[in-house]
Parts: sequence; C-alpha cells; structure tokens
Amino acid sequence: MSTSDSRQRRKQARPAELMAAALDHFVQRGFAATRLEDVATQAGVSKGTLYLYFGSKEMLFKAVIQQGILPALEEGETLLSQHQGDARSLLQALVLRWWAMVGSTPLGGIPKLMIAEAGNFPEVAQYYYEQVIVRIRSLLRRVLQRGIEAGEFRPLDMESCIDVILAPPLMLAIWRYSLVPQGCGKQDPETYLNTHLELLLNGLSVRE
Amino acid sequence: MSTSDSRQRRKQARPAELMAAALDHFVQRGFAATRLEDVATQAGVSKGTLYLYFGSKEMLFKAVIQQGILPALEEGETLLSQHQGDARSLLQALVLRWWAMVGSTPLGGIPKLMIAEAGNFPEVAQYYYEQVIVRIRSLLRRVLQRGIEAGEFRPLDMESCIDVILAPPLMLAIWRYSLVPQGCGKQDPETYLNTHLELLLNGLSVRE
DNA sequence: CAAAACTGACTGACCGGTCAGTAATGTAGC
DNA sequence: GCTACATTACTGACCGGTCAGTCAGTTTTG
Repeated sequence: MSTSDSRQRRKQARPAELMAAALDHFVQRGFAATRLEDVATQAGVSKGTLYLYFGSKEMLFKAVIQQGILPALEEGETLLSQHQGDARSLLQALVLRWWAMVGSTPLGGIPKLMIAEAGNFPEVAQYYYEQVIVRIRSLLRRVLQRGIEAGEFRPLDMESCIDVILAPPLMLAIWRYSLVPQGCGKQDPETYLNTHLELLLNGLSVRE
Repeated sequence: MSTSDSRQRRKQARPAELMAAALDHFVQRGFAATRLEDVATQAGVSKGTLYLYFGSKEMLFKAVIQQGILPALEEGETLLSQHQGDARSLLQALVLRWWAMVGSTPLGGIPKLMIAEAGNFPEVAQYYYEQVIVRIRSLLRRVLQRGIEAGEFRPLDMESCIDVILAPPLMLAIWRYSLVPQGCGKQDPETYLNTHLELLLNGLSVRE
C-alpha cells in the first residue's frame, strides 16, 4: 500500500491533487488570502513542486475553474437530449442531478469563488460566462420552450424565468460555502430544492 | 463653493466618505486584495488620515458592513407593521422597496462581500447572520403566515419558501457586482423582479 | 550513475500600520 | 484689522512582516 504515502514521486497524480487542495482554499479564503504554501502542504508536497505543475498562482486559479465545471455541463446536455417524458419531470431531473453532481460536492464552491473573484480576473469571468452560464441558460431555454409548446407551461418572459429557476439552487450552493461553515444554520437541502421545484412548477403551470 | 475642495479639514464628513470608498473597493476586489492607500485616495485623503478614523483594516470592514444595512431593515419592518391590504401586495411591496433602497444602490454589493468574506471573518458573519438574515427571514415568515391564515397562500414548508423568495433578488444584486461589470449581459432588473413575483405569487396561490 | 521528481531556504516586491512633521484653523492680545 | 501662539486635522516617508516566485541542492527511480 503506497497510494497516498508521502515522499513518493507521482508525477501524474499531482495536478489533480493540487487543484483539489487549491479549490478548497480558494473557496474558503478567497484567491488573495490563499497561501500557496498551504495549498502545497495540503496536497502533500512542497511549494516548489506546485511550481513544477502550474506556472503561477493565477494559472492555478484558471485551471481550477476550467476543469471543475465542464464534465457536469456535458452530463446535463446529454440528459436533455435523451429525456422522453414531459418538461416538468425533465426540469426536476436536471435540478436534482445538478445537486448530486455539483452542488453537494466541493465543485459547489465554484460559483461562490467565481462571483467573489470576477472583478480581479475579467478574462476568467468572461470564459466562465461564455462556457458555463450561457450554456446552462441555453439548456434551460430549450426545456422551457418544450414545456410551452406542449402546453404545459405559461408563456412568461423566458430569460427572466431562466434566472428565477437558477437562483435558488445557486444560492443554496453559495450558502453552503459561506455562512453555513460559520455555524449559521440551514435546513435540509433536499427539502429546500423540492419546495423550490414545487413552487416553480406550480407557478409555471397553465391553470386548467 | 468649497464643499468638496481638497485640502480642507472636514472631520465630520470623513468617516462616511471613507466607508463609501471602502465599500466600493471591497465589493469590487475583495477584502484582502483591497489596498487602504487606494481607499484613502478615492476618499480624497491620505492613508494616515484613514487611521485617524478607523483602528485597522478589519475595523473598517466591520464598520462598512454594520452601518450599511440596518436603516433598510428598519424600513422593511415599519412597512410590514403599517400595511393594510392583502399579503400578496405586501410581499410585492417589500421586494420592490428593497430593490429601490438596497439592490439598486452601492449597498447592493454587501451580500456579495459578506458571502465572499464570511470564511475570513467568522464574527462578522455571525453578526450579519443574527442582525440581518434572521430578521429578514422573520419578516418574511410573518408575511407568509398572514397569507396562509387569510387563505391566500398554500401551506408549504415555510422555511424553504422564505429562502426561495429571497434567492432571486439576492442573486440579482450579487450578479450586478460580479459578472455584469465584466460585460456579461443582464436584462432589465425590473422585468426580472416582476417575473419572479409573478411566478412566486402564482406558485404560492391556492387554486380556486 | 544519469535523469527526473522534489525540496525548502532565499529574495524582492508589496502593503498594513506608525509617527515625526506640516498646514489649516482657532483664538487671544493688540 | 494684524500678529503670535495653540490646537488639531492631515500627510507621506518609513518600518517590518508576509508571501509569490526562484533555484541550488537532495532524493528517488530506472
């Protein structure tokens, strides 16, 4: 057994371990307040080793953001293309899948991180906007379109609806990485998401 | 005319000017990345002067948070106690009033700031939670209670409902101080809030 | 023993915080 | 009104600690 022993040379596992540690610290402390020595220590290496794999603190930040979110996005897009039932259940499935894959994992800290650091990294913000936000919104737009065409949903202002759908799950994730760790209570995430969906689907539905 | 001339001694106006400048920088850059020299310069004084009014960077931070939010909160509480009509219109009035007094002003950056820095300032987070979040939630709880008792609203899980009501306006404010300044588009805030209220009130309503 | 992975002491820039000094304002005496 | 002195708001050069980034040297591996 030597998988996570110290003082081993494991070139290929280092980047992922360093990025995981960096995400932890960035989310908890912010970019500027994070010390690379701490990140390296948590990943089980020295600061010098970090610089063998990432050219600078900023490059580490970009890497953390970029490879943290793309997998989950692709999952969502295949979910949309394969789904057979009505738009209601598709919307529900997307939200709950997001929670399982992103919201409830360390990746759930990325929205908070991106929001906090957008001002300091305009190019990363731009990248995140185009590669993540635009794609998520387009995904939800297609779901709403499907629901409206099938007569399930009322034809409200679509762009606003998308944001209203997104806000509560995002706030849930942000909350978990900001005030909850300081002991400011939050009830069960599942109950919260279910109430959101209940309220949302009821609000969207055509009255019979 | 000498009100905002430089090199004047204006002891009593300094604290407010310094806090306004500090809020600007903290919201845009984050606490750690904000340089006090920049804050002082923007307020039209030198760094030394800042230290005549605030004992340290952290005390400046606390002052910015504390006196930024309490006035608006009191306004909301008097609105609740004086309102006469149904719960629907009260909820609507509260949201729109918040937008006018907080969301659309520089104070709207405080939620973003608090979220980003909660990990670095547990005591401030605690204070913010108890003095702001708990009070806002209790305010909304009373509104929902009133609506349920009057037969206007369905009796869903109250605590979750409160958070679902809060999330979209909060995200709107957060958005304005994170990605929008980087040129990532957002449509009209009023349209967004109205859709939120429409969706929400429809979702809450008892079906006849 | 050669190459590759890794280390940690070191450097230099940066910034929070200090304080001796400066300039504006107030005031008293003429 | 003017001058002399006291008070107080304000300044900015400086100090010391911190940390991103470097690199000469050490350890592991083939």
